[in-house]
Amino acid sequence: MKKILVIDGNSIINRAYYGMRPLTTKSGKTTHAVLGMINIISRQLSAVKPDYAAVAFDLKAPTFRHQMYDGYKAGRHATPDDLISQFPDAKECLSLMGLHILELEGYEADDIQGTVAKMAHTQPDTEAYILSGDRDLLQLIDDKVRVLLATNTETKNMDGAAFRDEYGIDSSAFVDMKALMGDSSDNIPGVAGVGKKTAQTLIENFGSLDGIYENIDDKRISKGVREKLIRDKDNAYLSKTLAKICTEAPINKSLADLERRPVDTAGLYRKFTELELNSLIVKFGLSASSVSESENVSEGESPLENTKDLYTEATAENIVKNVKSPFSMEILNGIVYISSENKHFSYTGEFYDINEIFANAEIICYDGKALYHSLRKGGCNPDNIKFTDLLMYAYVLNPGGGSPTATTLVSEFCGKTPEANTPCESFFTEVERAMRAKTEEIGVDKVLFDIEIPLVNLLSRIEEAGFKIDSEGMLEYAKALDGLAGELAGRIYMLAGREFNLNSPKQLGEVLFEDLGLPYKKKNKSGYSTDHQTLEDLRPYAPIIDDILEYRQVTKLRNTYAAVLPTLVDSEGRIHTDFKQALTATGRLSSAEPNLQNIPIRTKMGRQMRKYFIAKEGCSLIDADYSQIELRLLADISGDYTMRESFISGEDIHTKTAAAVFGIPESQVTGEMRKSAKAVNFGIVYGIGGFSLAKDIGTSVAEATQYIKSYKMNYPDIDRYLDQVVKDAERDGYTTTSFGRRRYIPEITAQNGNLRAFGRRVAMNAPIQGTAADIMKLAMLRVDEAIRSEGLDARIVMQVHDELVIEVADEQIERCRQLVQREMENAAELSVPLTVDVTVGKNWLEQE
DNA sequence: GTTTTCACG
DNA sequence: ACGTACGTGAAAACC
Repeated sequence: MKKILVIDGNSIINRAYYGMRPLTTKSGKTTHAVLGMINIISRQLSAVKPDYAAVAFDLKAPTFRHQMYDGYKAGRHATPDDLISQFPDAKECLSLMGLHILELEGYEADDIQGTVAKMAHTQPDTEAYILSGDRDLLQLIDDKVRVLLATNTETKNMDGAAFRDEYGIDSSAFVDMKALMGDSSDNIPGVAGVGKKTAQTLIENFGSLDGIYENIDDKRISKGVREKLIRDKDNAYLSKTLAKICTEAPINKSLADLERRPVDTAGLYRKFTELELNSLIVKFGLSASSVSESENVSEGESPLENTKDLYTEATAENIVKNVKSPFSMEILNGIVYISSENKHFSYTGEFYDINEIFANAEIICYDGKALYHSLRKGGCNPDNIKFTDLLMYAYVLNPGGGSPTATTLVSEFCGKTPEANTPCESFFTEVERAMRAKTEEIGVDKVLFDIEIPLVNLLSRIEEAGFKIDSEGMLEYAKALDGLAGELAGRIYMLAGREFNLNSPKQLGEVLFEDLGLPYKKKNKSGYSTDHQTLEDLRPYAPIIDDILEYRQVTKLRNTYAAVLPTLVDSEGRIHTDFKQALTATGRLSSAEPNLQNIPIRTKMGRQMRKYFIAKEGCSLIDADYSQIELRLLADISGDYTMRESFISGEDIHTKTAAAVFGIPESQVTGEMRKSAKAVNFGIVYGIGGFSLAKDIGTSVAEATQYIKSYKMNYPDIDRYLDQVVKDAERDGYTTTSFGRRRYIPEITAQNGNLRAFGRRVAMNAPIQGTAADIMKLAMLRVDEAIRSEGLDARIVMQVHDELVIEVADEQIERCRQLVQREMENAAELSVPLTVDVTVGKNWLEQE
């Protein structure tokens, strides 16, 4: 099968421009639209692997069909200058990537795409993919043409079936539907008074515009709608012409002309270098050597010397004699690379043999936690080393930016591009200088030097300590769960009348909604939704539902926890997580392989799992968690008088909120009301809307909206604060925590309304969640420091966002308990009490 | 590799 | 008219 990929250049570049944080070259030229566009397109190129590829652009000249505007084009905004200026660069890059650029006087990009896509029909065994963010293109879908619809977060592969699923009509009727509904943003009038619902029903019944007017007297058309249809008949047909994309534009190209060309690596390297898009150089695997000799690099950077030739293979003796602190260090494929001043060594021996150089050394590295692990494993004590971790620099500079590799940092911060898979620590000193200047410039140096960098060593020790589990107990529990799952499955198959794969949502959906004929509400792209909420709603209809819900819970517990964790223990029966310190956009840690931050607690059955998380012989577990830290921070940061008073007086905050929101005395607050108030308190930090709150607490949207309104009336400063934080984020493009940690929110200026709304919710949440994360990290450092200076036999074994678990020798429980509470409560000074609940037990479940 | 579901704060 | 709460990780099915 041959494949054609035809790309909506205008739509994609606009999406990239508005969806990303602005980026400029040193000389001030904006480049992020080019970057974003290439990222989107290259992803699809590797997914589709087209044989033919073209990118269509609009020419500026106005056309007869003045619509198809994706929200960003004429009628609303003029294209900004710094986007216009990126078009030539974008086209040049795309061309160098082997794609054909198509533009045509008097025709829009859509028409060109339609024309190229339909070429699939002139050729046997050929299909076309259209890449666009514009839903109007969906009308081109047929059996040989599909649309890759770029939305906020993903690219949806829409073929005929997917279209029918989403719209309930055939793609061929899309234009007819639009002709009825109209589209104000595209200046398509439609039929006045007919919206989506009516249009859809009409199309479902009659198939097309013609079908409707041929059956205008049909009794399925209500009187009112009939009048509207007759009155606006001309408009309807005009709208159809306006909405229809032309598929016969005179582009004067055959399919063979659009064959994908090889990538011009030398040209692309030059162009990316010019645009300072170093991440793309890395992504495309380009390097100076891709520029051929004859072409020579005239100005700018010299091509990088082959770093392999830089290094002297050194003995331990040699290293000890020549390496002086500070030095840079990197481990690649088991080889240690060290650069100090202008000397570069590679070393394949044991760490233990070069122990001396680590005493009180100053080391610049990338991913210090991994290095701590290697050094300890290799017999060195790295606790007195002063580590500087470039990964942490990168994280505080842009926590949402993923983890750039060491090579990426080198190219970003010293403009040199080492070849992939070669050591680059010889540049670390220079990189560190540049990055430190940047952290100071934007004020994230405190978070970096007071929190993240010291935390690297602590996390490495927590990971190495591990959490002891009772493997036998857990495996027994797994067995019991297994038996229960078998029983439940048997009952379910009996009730269903047949056996099927219970773990397949697809098959389960078929059984429930087709075999058993239960009423369904939600659908997802591959069938019926069978998620928890859906099943919960179905409980009254059939006893099978209870069994399915229980089966789900039981198998989840077994397959994710009980049967898995015991396979991960070391010789001491302990399991070791990997804390990702540079992953979350807010500043929290995350835990992986295994994730010990999501051990069940909310249900009775799940909670039992915690019984098998234990303290070692002669020790106990102290569990200390911050009480409502996020809500307290909201009270503190917003300065809201009422909420602060609630916390200061130490009363139950949810009951207080319920009384305030419902306008009744606290004594009259019912359990149900408190529950709703709690949901509002939680939701408000996330920028909740009435719709979601209603879903959460099971009321009407109107009622939920009223609660939110009343909440904001009662806590006016919270309302004002949330408003302000959004405004600040719109102005600055980022939010900050109380400790200066930033989160960039490019979405907040997006043209796309949903994306922008998402940005606003993120802006409301990030400072609160992020400040809580900062405080917890400081608390961990304080607790660890206090344990060590008091010489206690105790260690932190887990952190779960607002909770710390400490393993302590039985005879030191009381001292340690007080220490932990003191250090956590004093980790930050707020205008409300910061309280910590501490419990002790032999396992994670039975705590008192 | 992506989708769906579900575990946690 | 559209979509609908923030931040995560893992297992299993399915493509």
